[in-house]
Amino acid sequence: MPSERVEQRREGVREEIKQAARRLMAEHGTAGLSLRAIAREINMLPSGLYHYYGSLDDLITALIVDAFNALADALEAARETAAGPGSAAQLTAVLEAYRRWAMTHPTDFQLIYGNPIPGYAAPREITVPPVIRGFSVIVGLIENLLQSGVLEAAPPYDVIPPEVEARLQTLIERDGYPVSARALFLGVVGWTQLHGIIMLEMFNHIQPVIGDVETFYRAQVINLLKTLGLKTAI
Amino acid sequence: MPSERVEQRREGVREEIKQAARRLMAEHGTAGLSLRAIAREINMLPSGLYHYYGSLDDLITALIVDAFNALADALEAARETAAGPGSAAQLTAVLEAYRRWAMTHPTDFQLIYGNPIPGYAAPREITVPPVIRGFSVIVGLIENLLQSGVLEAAPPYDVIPPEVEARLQTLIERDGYPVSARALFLGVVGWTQLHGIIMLEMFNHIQPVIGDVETFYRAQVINLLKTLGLKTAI
DNA sequence: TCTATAATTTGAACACTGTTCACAGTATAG
DNA sequence: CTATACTGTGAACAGTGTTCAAATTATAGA
Repeated sequence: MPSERVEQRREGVREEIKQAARRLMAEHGTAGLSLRAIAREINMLPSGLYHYYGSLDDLITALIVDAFNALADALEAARETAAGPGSAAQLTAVLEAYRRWAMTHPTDFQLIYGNPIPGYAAPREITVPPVIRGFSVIVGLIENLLQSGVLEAAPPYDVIPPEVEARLQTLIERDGYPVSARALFLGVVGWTQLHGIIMLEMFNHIQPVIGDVETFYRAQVINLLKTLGLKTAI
Repeated sequence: MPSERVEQRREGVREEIKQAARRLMAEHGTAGLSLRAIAREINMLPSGLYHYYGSLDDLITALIVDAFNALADALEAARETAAGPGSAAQLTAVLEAYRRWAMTHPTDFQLIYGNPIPGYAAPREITVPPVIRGFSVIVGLIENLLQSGVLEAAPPYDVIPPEVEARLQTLIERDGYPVSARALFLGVVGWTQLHGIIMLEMFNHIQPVIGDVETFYRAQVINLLKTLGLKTAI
């Protein structure tokens, strides 16, 4: 029977552990994520950490959940500060925030969208919800644009492969998402396209070819919205 | 002064080491890449391996170069076996081979396009050439389609950001690539778009949403070529 | 306030990891 | 046949995640 007070302190130490972990990751990359190094950082013995996290994997999972939520926060913030609610500018702001967050938090991004720790596989039932949170920001804006008519799915993105549409429909009904299959589809299309650029930039595969990745990315965001069927200019 | 005969045997052992490494990776993921495990596998002491590879990183680099070349082989093979040289079907075949190779060689793919080993960073001067080899297959086909008029860059992909075009032009001249900046640009656009899908599929981020990733990917390949400005139907 | 109980920290141990180095054995070349 | 270069050995070092009993500390109830 853990009392209120005890539980609060436990949570405090857990936070301290995570902060030390993030500090080490920022310095030495995802390679710096060592249980013993964390213990050293906060003046504890390695074994002591096991009272707060069952294993290093559990700690990583906690960091991943935090990272997904931080990304979602960044996307939501971009949506709020962007000019004109319901405008396409809001969507471009969010899509650009996606890359900006990735580039300013490379280790966190690798943690969630790469496979940075050998032997570790994230438990989906824990990590999926915060993923949805971030993705919902994009899909929500697309849904708005579709409903206001600013966006009208244009060929070839106006047709959804039947197998895919069925799955999306199931997902929407099962989890009660307030969006259309169309918005979800366009969201996935956009997400995958831009994610590829970020992933290649992150590991330095595209910069040597394209040079200025930022301009390329911005251009691709606009090209994406145009091909998806945006009616207004950006 | 290493003689012919000696060098040949060295190369044989090096191959044996790499094969053991690939076997372990296939079984235990990139996590299985342990110098000591490899040594065990081929009945050697860990220290013995240092006569063939200066360090684990050197071995990883060798595996990466092999993987990039294997990927390039797969793309070239897809190009050769596809019906109708110079046709768009050839390009779709190659683009689909890209994903197929990734999915049938997940550890190799993670090795080259992720950052699977903590603390390891690939030396670009060694890894870039085989990257170019694979990429050239795609860009070469695009160049063909552009010249034969089957592909005519359509809005919005008919304009190249000036900063990007300048860089591409420099690259073409410096390395003597027999392609246009336009082909290179469209190649990068397509590459990044599809790479995003593969990357998200690899780490199981997209399958839960979209269900049948294969159909989604095939649809996106076709959508890509259409938006890039393909004149003929697929 | 004192005590019984729960929470926390300790320290040692185990089985791993990559890497270095002097040494012994083996094959090669002159 | 011998001197030399090559190859593998074995021990050691510093690091890793993890487990467990013991010791310490803090909490809660009387």
